[in-house]
Amino acid sequence: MASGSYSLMWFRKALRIHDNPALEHASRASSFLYPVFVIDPRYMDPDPGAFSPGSSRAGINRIRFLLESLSDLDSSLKKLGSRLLVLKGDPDQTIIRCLKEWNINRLCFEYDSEPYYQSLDEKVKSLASSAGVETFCPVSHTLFNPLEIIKKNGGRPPLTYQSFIKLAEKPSWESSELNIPISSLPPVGDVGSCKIFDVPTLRELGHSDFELDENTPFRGGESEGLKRLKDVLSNQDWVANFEKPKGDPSAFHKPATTVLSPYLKFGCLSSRYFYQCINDVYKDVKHSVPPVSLLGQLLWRDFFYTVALGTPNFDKMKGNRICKQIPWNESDELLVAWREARTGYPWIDAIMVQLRKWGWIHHLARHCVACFLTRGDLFVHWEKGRDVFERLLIDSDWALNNGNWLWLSCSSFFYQYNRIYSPVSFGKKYDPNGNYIRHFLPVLKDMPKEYIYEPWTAPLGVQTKAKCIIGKDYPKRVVCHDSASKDCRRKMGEAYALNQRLHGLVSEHDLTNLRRNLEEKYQTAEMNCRSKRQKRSC
DNA sequence: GAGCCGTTGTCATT
DNA sequence: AATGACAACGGCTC
Repeated sequence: MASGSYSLMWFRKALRIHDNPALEHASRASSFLYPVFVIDPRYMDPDPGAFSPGSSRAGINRIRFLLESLSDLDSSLKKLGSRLLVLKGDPDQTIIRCLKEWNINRLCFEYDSEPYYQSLDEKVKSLASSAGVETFCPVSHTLFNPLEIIKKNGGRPPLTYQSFIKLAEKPSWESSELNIPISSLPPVGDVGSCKIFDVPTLRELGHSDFELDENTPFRGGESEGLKRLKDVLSNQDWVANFEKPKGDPSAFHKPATTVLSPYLKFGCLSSRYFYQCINDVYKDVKHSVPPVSLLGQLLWRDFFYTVALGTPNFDKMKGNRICKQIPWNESDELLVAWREARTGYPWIDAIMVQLRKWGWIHHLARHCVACFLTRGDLFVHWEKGRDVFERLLIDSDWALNNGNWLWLSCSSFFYQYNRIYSPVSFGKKYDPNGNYIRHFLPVLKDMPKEYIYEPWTAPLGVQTKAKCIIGKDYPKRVVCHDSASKDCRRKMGEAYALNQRLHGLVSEHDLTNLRRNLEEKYQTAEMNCRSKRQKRSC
């Protein structure tokens, strides 16, 4: 053993023991194994200036989910004779310092295709290699290697799901045994002068003033993720017949989807292991197929990872070659109303409350509020909505979040901007009584079901009896959906025409001009509607 | 250049 | 529950 390697396993995602190739490699023929997680203060320290409790980058629910995942990882490592070494500081400097301090000759971490990690890992790898440290960075976060798919497609990512499926074919590891139990790990060596922490609590990080009335019901960690997976798999009929668009977005006591996304996001659950489990259920049973099936959802994830990696400025409108250039509103007033659940549309506001409290909302609920903010009603820039989701979601994932905002705003992938979700009727068809609204917007809990989706239409007597006066206890609508959505359709039409005319090469100047034109044309319409509504005092 | 396809719209009608 | 009108998009294949 004395001649074995000194290995450092750097955890970022892949917060798991099962199907973790980097961890397996790091523990093979090692005298000592140092399992490390670096807490970046920018990600974890409180930021009182942010619009919700949490750090400058993440809301409180996701920080908590991460801490729970780290605790669980630490206890799993301890069962195998090891432990998690938590350090604080700039990730690259901290890792480089550890390599020197501990005489590491092998550095292992999971490949990550996000831009943040692409540049961080480049730096760390080059410093490691100049110090003579071997690095091992396997692809294990996704089913496929996104770089290989892009290469196979001639250097550009496939832009449709079907072309992605054709290119991807079957994963190389499909019939390998991925979840081999580990019985023990090499010991952790001397840590020298490096300051090692236990996994901190939220309070130890300085987060103390977060609301306690209702937080996310989802606990982080590999153990929780595997337990949840087991629960999902125990209902084989449900797994086999799953069809994504058929789920009920208003179900919250028992969500209509798996809620495995936060576990996949942090790598508490291996997407590859999940894939194999689903395939096991599919064997000899009639089952749904991609894109709507459960397996299809994992393929969507890989699809977005691939497009995101192969598209410069994927997370922006400007300089993004697959993104339609659209003259979104520049006012922040409507954005804030949406973000703070004050649009006056109970279905939209209830979803935004659930997002803030739980850090998780159903996929179709995400569609409703994203469509409403952008092309459906408010015409606010998708990047601003993206930022809100990125902060508040416990499962927020760079590629998926940006990809879905591009999709829902009809900026890329999906272009049928006439299909707009109604902020009234969409929710009503699943939950006619408005139980979802009553739970997340208790101010409306006594509103009769006839009015709960459109409380501004309730007679004053009804509002009084329900102890909810519109304009006082609950806000008036920020826009009238009928006219606002019609304006949005026309604006999208004009923006699309401009993009087509200029072959996508729309300059800042072109966009400003169009914005000015559209404002002149449509401001009057919405103003008229607003004053009409004021006369009706709704 | 035409034709087909696209994970998940709404509303009215049957 | 299923259908068609609404009004009609871009990407891909041929």
